[in-house]
Amino acid sequence: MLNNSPRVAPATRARVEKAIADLGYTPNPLARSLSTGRTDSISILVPFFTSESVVQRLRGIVDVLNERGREVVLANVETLEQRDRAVAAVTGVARPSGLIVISLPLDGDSMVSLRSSGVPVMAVDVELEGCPSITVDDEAGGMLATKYLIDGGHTRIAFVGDSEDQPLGFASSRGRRKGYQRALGDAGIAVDPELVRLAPFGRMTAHQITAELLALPSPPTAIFAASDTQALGVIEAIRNAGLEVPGDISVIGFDDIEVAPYVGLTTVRQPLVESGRRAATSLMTLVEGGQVTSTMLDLEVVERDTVQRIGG
Amino acid sequence: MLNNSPRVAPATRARVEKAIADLGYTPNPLARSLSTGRTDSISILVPFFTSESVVQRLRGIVDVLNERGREVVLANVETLEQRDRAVAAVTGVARPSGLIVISLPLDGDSMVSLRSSGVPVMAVDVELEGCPSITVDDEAGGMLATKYLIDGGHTRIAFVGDSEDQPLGFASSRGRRKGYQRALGDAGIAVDPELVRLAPFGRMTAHQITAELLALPSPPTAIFAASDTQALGVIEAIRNAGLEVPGDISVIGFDDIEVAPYVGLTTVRQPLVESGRRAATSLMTLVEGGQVTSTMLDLEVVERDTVQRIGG
DNA sequence: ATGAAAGCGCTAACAG
DNA sequence: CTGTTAGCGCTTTCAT
Repeated sequence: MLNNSPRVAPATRARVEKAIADLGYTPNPLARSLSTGRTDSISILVPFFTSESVVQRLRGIVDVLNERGREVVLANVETLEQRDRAVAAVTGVARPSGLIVISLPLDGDSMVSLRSSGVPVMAVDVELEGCPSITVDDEAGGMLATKYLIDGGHTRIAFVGDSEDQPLGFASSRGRRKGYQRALGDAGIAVDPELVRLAPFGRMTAHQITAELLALPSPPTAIFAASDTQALGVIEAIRNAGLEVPGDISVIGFDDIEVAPYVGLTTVRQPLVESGRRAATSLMTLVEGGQVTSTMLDLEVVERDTVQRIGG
Repeated sequence: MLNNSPRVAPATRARVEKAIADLGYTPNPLARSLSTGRTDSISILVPFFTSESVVQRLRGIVDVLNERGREVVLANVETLEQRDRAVAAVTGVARPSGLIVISLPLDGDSMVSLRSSGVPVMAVDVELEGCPSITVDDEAGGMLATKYLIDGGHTRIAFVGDSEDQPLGFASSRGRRKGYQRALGDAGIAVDPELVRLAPFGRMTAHQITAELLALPSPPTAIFAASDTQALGVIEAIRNAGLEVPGDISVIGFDDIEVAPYVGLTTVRQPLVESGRRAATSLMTLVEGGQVTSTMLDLEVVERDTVQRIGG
């Protein structure tokens, strides 16, 4: 009756509400939860330490969830074990009202658990079977970046991205690589497998594989990094080798994280904070029983100082 | 009895534990919480969007808390209302096992509520009456930075920091300003009040007050910013005015956030992630009934490219 | 349309 | 030292 049941006389409702106000009554969420098996909070699954972009998305999410008075439970997922524990927590006896998954591919078992738990799920920067998501078109983004390089007169273009076999890796790198290859193909440039280098996400790892690229008999004149964080590592490696950016080698990143302007990094911008805001907003309509569709956010190249146009 | 009461015969314990294992029994945290009025989770109060440094500390905290299997509830506090709601949530019927407050000064009322709730509290980057804290010596840090500038031959040194009258502002700026003034005094340099500029935390605001500084009849030759984020704004403003860093004006920051190396920012480094790790670890011993004392982390100047030594 | 009562699964107080 | 029982405060089902 306290829960807005429609089958209650207005008079009674008024009487009760007066009493509520008079007594300063506040419902006990714990008791409700014990009874219903569900919490008022929203859980977020994050591959937290991996990326600045994740933090930005998180900002957007926490922003709107706090606005709506929702408790935010943060679960950091860096290992398979952590993932399973997080999923167990979400599907267990203290289910949250909803779940947001950031940049984290989930396995079939996890998805089955989630689905049968009935907890509404929103995915951000990742596609989850049967869940609405907020993403960007990574392949289109990869093409955008690569074309930008090609238009600049580059033909020997390398790709530095994430390993594609890691269960917890960023899935977006794969799409960007595809876009890279497609743009190359469209331009009639042969894809040299030697120029595609993959490593677990991180600045350091990107640094390392870039060094390999530079040691090639015929090194690239431009590098497309699957993320700005990786682009940072790429630039370090180039400078470490005594080469200049963009004088000797051009670099384009992806994301447009906060540091990008300071480094003068040319990159493909995606609305990071906005993706979080959208995801949170959509999740709330899901929680309230509404319908939500997946949406793709826009991408654009931000021209700065790490790409040089060379004589075509 | 299921809670490790010491008053139980080993035989019985073994029997019960076998049953537990056999039945795949898992305790229901919700029921426990309803009964005890306390949750297993740890709450974190963050002035979230204000600063990169806060995110770093958060990384450290989430890292150890997840390791220990603790649920982390994140509360963003940007307004007085949010602060009060957050405190109410923590002291209310669903009390967490512990609370960590990052960089957020709390008023007397909040502290009284917290104390009477009995929830253990750890403070990070802020002093909270009666709570152990992980901090740095801001005044010493301010002296360190200012002395570094003085040693470089500067005498006309400005300070760009946070407004000190804002209830939710960063408290650390005040200490750093004091250190700045003390170092100046120690060096026999008169403190020119015109050179001390305060504004609400942020890059933009720092940018603005720096512009004022530059418009002075006799502008400073060096600026000490209370944080790296602000230092970034300071540098922007200087370059915007057609001046060079450090050619025309030197800049030193505070924190050593991730972007600092990319910008070549000379700064006073404090161990951000470590502060979070320590706070979380200490909180856990507090939660387990242990004793904890406040600790101060070390500070050091990281020399990079934004400070120029001038002819003394 | 409204009220009464039976859990939800645990803790804590109390009897044995 | 162990077994029993009465709540915790809500939701939900079943009478009225």
